[in-house]
Order: sequence, then structure tokens, then C-alpha cells
Amino acid sequence: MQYTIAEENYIKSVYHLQQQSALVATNHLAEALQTQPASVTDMVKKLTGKKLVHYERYKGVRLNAAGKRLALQIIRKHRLWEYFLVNTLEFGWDEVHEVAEQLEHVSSSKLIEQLDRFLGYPRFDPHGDPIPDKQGKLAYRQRLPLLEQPHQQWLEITAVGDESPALLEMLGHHHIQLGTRVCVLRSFSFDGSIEISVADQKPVTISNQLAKTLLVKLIEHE
Amino acid sequence: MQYTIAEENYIKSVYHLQQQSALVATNHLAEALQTQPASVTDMVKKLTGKKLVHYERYKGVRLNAAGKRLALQIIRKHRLWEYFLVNTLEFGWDEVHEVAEQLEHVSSSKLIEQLDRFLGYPRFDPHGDPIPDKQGKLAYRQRLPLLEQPHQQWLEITAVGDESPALLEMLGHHHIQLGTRVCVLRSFSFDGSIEISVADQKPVTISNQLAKTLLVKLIEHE
DNA sequence: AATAAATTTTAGATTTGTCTAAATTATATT
DNA sequence: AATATAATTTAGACAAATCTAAAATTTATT
Repeated sequence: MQYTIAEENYIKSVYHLQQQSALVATNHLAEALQTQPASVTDMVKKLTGKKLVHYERYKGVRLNAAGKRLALQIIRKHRLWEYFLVNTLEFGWDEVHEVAEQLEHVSSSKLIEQLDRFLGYPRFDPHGDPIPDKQGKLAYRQRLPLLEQPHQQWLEITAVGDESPALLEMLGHHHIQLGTRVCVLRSFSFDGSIEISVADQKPVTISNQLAKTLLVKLIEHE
Repeated sequence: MQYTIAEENYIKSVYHLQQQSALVATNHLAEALQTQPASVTDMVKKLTGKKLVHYERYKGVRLNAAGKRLALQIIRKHRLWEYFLVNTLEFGWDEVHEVAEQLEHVSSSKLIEQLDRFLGYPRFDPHGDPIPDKQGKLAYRQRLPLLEQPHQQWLEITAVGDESPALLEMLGHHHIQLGTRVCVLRSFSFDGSIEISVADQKPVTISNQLAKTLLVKLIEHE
């Protein structure tokens, strides 16, 4: 079956909001989709009719198995396009979201399979989020807030919490990218900032806010 | 200004139909767009309001300067995507139209400029049709029906008259592609078929229909 | 437990793009 | 030139996706 762009956007939003709370509230969806709660109620009824979500009046929505499958397909397309835009067309991080938002609704399974192949079956998008494979499987990788990591332990940046130009600028300034290795040296109680080593550069201090936005994995031994 | 997908499709159709007759009839547009004449009248009025076409009741439509500019932008996107699908993602000729039809409506000037750059600024799409440049300029290349060419003259296939799987199969059989060199040896009055040399292969006979569909340019001397 | 506040749904309207059927205008035929 | 035929437009309706305002339900507060 084919779905409209509006339907696909709702399904994707429900998927993302479900990560936080199993039942998604009408107002949350409305906020995420920049629309009115009344519109959400209407659409949710339609999606219920199409057997993509489970819905109870005044309670909330959640995806059923078919909805989850669809959501993962859309997210797969979105993230593959983001990877393409950054790695093939040399877009910046912060410029890809809007465009991928449009490209994700192009429907052609051959297109997406060939794109995946061309890109070399990447498993993570430019923000470190996993790209679902053809079956909807997500690769796992630790994503722990840098802020809360033990000191004197080498870590690798695996993802970023947002995709704003402001964050990209900040990271450029500190020569930090996905894959960069860092090590927490100490934390300052005054403002919650921390001092870190970045690869083999001399130590720098980064704000609490930045340290919360950067996600890392522990480097075991190597 | 941003246009809807429906508006863009109308503009593109008017552009193509204008190649045949300066004023485009309501019924022709309806046929091309697989819709009802009444719907065409409605939309044409809207496009008139948006200052993209000139329209006179019961007479017909034609694009004005702004409409032509828009049409060329859409065609540029369509053909660049077709080129991408064939040359980068290894689609067959006959599989690209539908997908390009969707991709052409993705709106991001950066996307299309970067795609153009990545592809090496191609000037012709996989069917031999010219790709408008950023300014809407079309490269010129002869496209003469192979059927009507003088004998004993080397020719190069520059374009094909349709993009059906059937034609692609036929060309594969004869080892003919865009760029292939051919030479007309003789014509048969019985069924209008012609005998040709294909590159350095031994001569073959092709149907009148095929000879009308293949477009060529004369090879001057070389 | 009663009531106030917040959330959600319903009812009715709007816009976009389409449709059918009827009316109008242009073109072709006798 | 009159009339038949074809093409086009108008009028009125419909589905999708949205909106506002009012009603219903749930949750929080006293």
C-alpha cells in the first residue's frame, strides 16, 4: 500500500515520540508536527482505520507492528539520503534535514536499495543515528552522554544530540567530529563544565551543555 | 515562490505540448495529464493568476517568460536525476521516468547544484535529451530521424524517440546505444526497413519503426 | 469528593485538486 | 447560413488535510 506524505510524517513522529513514552499524547504529536491537536485526532483516526496504530480516545496512540515497520522504512530513507547528501554531495551536517525530509517520501524500493549499495551499506548517518537495514534492523552502538563519563577513560564520539548549525560550528572550533577520541580530565562544579583531551591536542574546557549533547562509547582496549 | 506538485506538472506539460503547437488546447493537456478537461480549466485559471501562463477562454494556454523559466528548472531537475539514476545507481533507461517524476519536485537549489557538480555537469540525459543548465540554456545537438538520412554517410545516435523497455531491449539486441556510430547502406521499399552498419559489426536490417525512433547527427569528417 | 484546569474530541468550515453533468462557445458539415 | 458536432467552461459536489470554537473527558487541586 502507498501512504500520503502527511500519513508518513505522522507515523515517523509517533515512532520518535514513542522512544520517550510508550503512549503518545495528542498534544505531543501536535507540537512535534507543528499542527493543531484537533488535526491530530482526525489523522490518528485515519491511521487507525489503515491499521498502522493502536488508539484509544483520550488515552493516546502507539504504532502496531505494521506501523513500526513503515516508520523504520521511512527513517531508513531519511538517513540514507542524509548520508548521501553529506558524503556524496558535500553538504554540511546542518543543511541536510530539510532536504532529506522531502527525499524520504520518494517511493521506489529499487531507488533506495541501489542508493544503499552505492553508499556502501552505511550503518550510521552523519549525526551518528543508526540507519535501519532493509529488514528494519538497527545497528547498536553505545551513546552515553560525555558529561557523565568516568575520568581518565578514552571515549569515542558516536553521535550528537542535535543537528543545529550552532553545534556544528562549536564542534569545528574544537576539532571534534564523529569518531574523534576524547578523554575527560576533570569537571568543574562551578558551572558543570568539563576539561577534556581531544585526540592528541592540548586539553580544552567545554560547557556543560555541550558535554550533554555529545554522545560517546567507551574504548575498551583496542 | 514555491509551487505545488500539481502546478509543476501542469507547467511541465504545457512546455512539452508547446513544442508541437504554440497554443495548447485544454483537451491535449487533459490527455497528457490523465485528467478531465474541466480540471484543466480550473488549474489553468490558477496558473494565470500566478502569472505563469497566458490564457484565453476557448482558445488555449501558453507559458509566459516566468512559466518557461519554471518549466526549464523542473526539466533540469528531472533530467539530472535521470542521469544520476542511470549513471550512478545503475538503473536501466526504462526504469527511471517514474522515479525522476517524483524527484523533480524536491525543492532545494543547493541539492540540484551539488548534484549537477557531482555528475560532472552533463549536458544530455540518458535518452539524449538536453539538460538545461542553471540559467535554463539547452545544449544543441542534431536529432535527425535515422530513417531519412542519406546512404553511405556515417552517423552517430544522439537520442531516442521513446523510453520504453521494448525499445531498450531492441537496442540491446542490435548493440546500439547513444553515441554508437551507424551508416545507412540501403532501404527496402517493401516495408520501409533499412540496412545499416553498426560500428564495426556486420550489417543488419532494422524496421521502419525503429529507424524513425532513432535520432542521429551527421559525422562531418573526423 | 467536588471542582478547577488541562487535555482531547467533535462539529462545522476552508483550501486544494479533482470530478460529473449541464451550459456555452467554436468548428465542421450540409 | 443553419445546424450538428466537438471542445471548453461553469456549476455544484467530493476527498484530503487542515483550521477554529465549543463540548466532552481526564487529571489535578483544594
